[in-house]
Amino acid sequence: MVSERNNKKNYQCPVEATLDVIGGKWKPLILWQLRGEKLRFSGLRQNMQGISPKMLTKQLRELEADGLVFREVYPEIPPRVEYSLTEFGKTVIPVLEALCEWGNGYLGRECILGKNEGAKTSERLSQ
Amino acid sequence: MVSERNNKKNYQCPVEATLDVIGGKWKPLILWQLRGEKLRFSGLRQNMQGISPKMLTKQLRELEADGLVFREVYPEIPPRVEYSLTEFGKTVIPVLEALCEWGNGYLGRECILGKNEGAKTSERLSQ
DNA sequence: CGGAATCCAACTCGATACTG
DNA sequence: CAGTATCGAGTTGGATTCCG
Repeated sequence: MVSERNNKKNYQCPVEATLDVIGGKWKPLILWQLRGEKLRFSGLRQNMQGISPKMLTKQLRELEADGLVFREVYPEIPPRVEYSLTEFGKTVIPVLEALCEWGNGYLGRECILGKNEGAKTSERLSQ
Repeated sequence: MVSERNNKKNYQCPVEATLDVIGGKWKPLILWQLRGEKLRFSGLRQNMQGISPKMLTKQLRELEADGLVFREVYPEIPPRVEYSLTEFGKTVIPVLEALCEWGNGYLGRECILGKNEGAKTSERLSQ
């Protein structure tokens, strides 16, 4: 029932669907990391301090089921699995950038977290 | 502790912050409804079938604490409260539109939900 | 009318240990 | 290496009832 995802439930609006697909705590990070390069399971994990293998697996499976991420298994010993964005998956990047940009504006309103002079776009996400 | 929101936690990236502010099951709907007009509590509720007053209150309070929504109380009998977007709140509209548009693309990939010929932008949300 | 209070079910998320 | 299995704490969301 993971591979079927939620059968694209009856969303009240498309925004809900989008948030269901790319939202949550980890998916934006995953998608962002895969933006420019294939990554292996452990490679993804390194840049997401605190995620358990179980969670990472779950998120990746969902992204795969939703057609955003391609999972390629190399039948070797030791096993190797590479994750990359599908063509469709790449279409979310601009959306993520929009979210990132607005988030920077929101955070900059009175909070800090390290000021981002110069980096007025989406540099923050890549850290 | 609701009025303080989460003190802008340590987000791993601005996208997380954005999703925390405008994400979830109800907030997009609320923001979208307030896009063009002030609305009262009951007015908002009518267009969100299934939401409990508790939830609507909670969401509105959070949006207010985050500076997106303005809450104006008219000291009358019976009481009247009007909700509207702040200037800052209006800046999320383009973001919502981006999310909406991508969501339509996602939903249209193989799912139905009523085809939206002609309405290739964000008409869906307004229903 | 516009909520607040209470209780509870469901789902999310994480820690830990183990495996082909 | 790339996961799976199990357990459980925490958060979210909903139903219901009551109040100024």
